Amino acid sequence: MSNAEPQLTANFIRQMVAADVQENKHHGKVATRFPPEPNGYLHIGHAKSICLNFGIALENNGTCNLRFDDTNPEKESLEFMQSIETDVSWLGFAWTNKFHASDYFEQLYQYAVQLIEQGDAYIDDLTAEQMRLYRGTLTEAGKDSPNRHRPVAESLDLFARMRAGEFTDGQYVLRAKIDMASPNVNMRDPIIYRIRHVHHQRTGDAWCIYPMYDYTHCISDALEGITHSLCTLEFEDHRPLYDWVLDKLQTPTHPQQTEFARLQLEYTIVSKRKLAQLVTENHVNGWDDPRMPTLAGLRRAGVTPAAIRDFCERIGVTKKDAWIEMAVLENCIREDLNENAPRAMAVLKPLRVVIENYPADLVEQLHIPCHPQKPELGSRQVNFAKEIFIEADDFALIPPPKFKRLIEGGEVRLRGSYVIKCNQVIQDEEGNISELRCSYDPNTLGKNPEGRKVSGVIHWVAVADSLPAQLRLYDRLFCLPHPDSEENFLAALNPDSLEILDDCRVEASLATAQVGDGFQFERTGYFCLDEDSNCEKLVFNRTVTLRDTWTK
RNA sequence: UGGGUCGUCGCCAAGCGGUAAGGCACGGGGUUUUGAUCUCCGCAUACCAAGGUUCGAAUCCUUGCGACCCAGCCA
Repeated sequence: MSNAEPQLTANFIRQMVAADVQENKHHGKVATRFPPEPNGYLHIGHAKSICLNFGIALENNGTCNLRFDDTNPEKESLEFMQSIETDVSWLGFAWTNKFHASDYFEQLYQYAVQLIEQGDAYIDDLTAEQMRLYRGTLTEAGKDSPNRHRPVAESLDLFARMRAGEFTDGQYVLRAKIDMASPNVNMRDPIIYRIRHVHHQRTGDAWCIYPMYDYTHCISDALEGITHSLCTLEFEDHRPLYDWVLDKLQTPTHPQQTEFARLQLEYTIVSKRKLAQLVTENHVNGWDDPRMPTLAGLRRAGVTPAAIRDFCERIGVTKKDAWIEMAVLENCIREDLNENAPRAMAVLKPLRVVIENYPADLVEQLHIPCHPQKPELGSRQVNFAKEIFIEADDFALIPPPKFKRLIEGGEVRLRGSYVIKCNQVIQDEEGNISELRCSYDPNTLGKNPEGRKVSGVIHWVAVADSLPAQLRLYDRLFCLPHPDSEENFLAALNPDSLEILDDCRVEASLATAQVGDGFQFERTGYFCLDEDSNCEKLVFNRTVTLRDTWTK
């Protein structure tokens, strides 16, 4: 890829890290981590976090671990873990170490024992419902559980028996003993362990008690020597708990948690639960449907890792709730593809053109540059013959104002080829245009015609050697900018998010395209060869349209 | 009514007491065998509001207003 990585602009996290390095905090080391829960596919929102965490590490010669936050086996799976590794790698990042929160289950358990011994945690047997009542509300303090002062020895015994599997799910929990009157509800004796007789994707049946996120995350960070623990805004209220646990445990290191705003992209959603719903209810064709904001979906659509990285840099990192317009992402995609995608011609809705003054037995081998601004990319062979297809939309019987394509009696340039003139329009009984009879000017190959100006240029393919193809025209998945705030986000689904064109014709040079290869089909958009292609038919997904200032 | 945050151009975003970067979008001109690209020009006397401090405030203080998050044995 020839494009340089984006210009880095200042953001508060970069500045904080730079200041820490300057002050030799953590001995000048920078260690971050990307900690996804393997309960779904990664999406564009994760890309922001990935670019931030790996980026900060890279910029400071630091390290960045991939850590699966796998403390809730009921929702997690190996399939998701695999997809996450694939996607992070595809985005262009290499983790220093790969860890799992489950790697720390034994240490987490021992730390919990320590907490109990210190009198900082206790076993409670309140039901979930009772617990909720005791917790109070946002404006009223909670009240102490009757078990809050259970003797240490008793809690220790109960905790060991929880681990041993003596109890049923929900029968007991381990709670941190903090402050039931805290204005921060997260500090009202939060649960740190619960009983779940569930098979874990990695630890199997070794455990029937699983640690909660708040308790696990900070210790995992500390054990890995993370210096900067970056997470999203909704965890701001959890930071006091993060710090409380590490302070009580006197861990060797105490990472600094810093929160930033999660990505909100217009006309899409980044809620894993809702993305999963789109998949399971078949509103899309899987997690990698090109309309999905998942990395797998973007990849299949033909979006490049560089475009996503550029996007993540451009949107910035702040603590402000911000909505990013889809145009920003599209611009990043176009900018990268314009620079790097070879050009080709594809006719979406073919209209047969017979060039009457062109010899029937002649086939000219034209060579058209793969990129108009980059001759070094070479050229491809495109054959010209008596019968060609042009885009039905490029001809108009009754042209709209300023139409500069083909009209009856008018002239137009065939891209990379000759200027043709339309002499006759053949229509069927119903008035449909079935064919155009044209003539070409032999003196216009590679040069302008004499004595007149032809401003229109249209794409074409030869009938004989063009290839049949299916083009999938994707559009935004939702027709409302903030589908997530709708009472029913499914109602905001765009009914026209996919248009399948089955009778397209593409130039012969595309026969050797590989799955995933991206092209600019001149004048129609950027496309990517899909894995559904077979020897009978090529399948291309539209990544994004070309900018269009005419139809506006 | 508790706690935690945030408010700079239509959308992002720099700015960190010395007189409003940049990107996207938008409008206009030029080049062009893609109505693409490229290129040139325009686009906040103004920083949520009102007071105050200061020679000087988007930056400091005060008071309002608005928005977002938190009461899972989810993360």
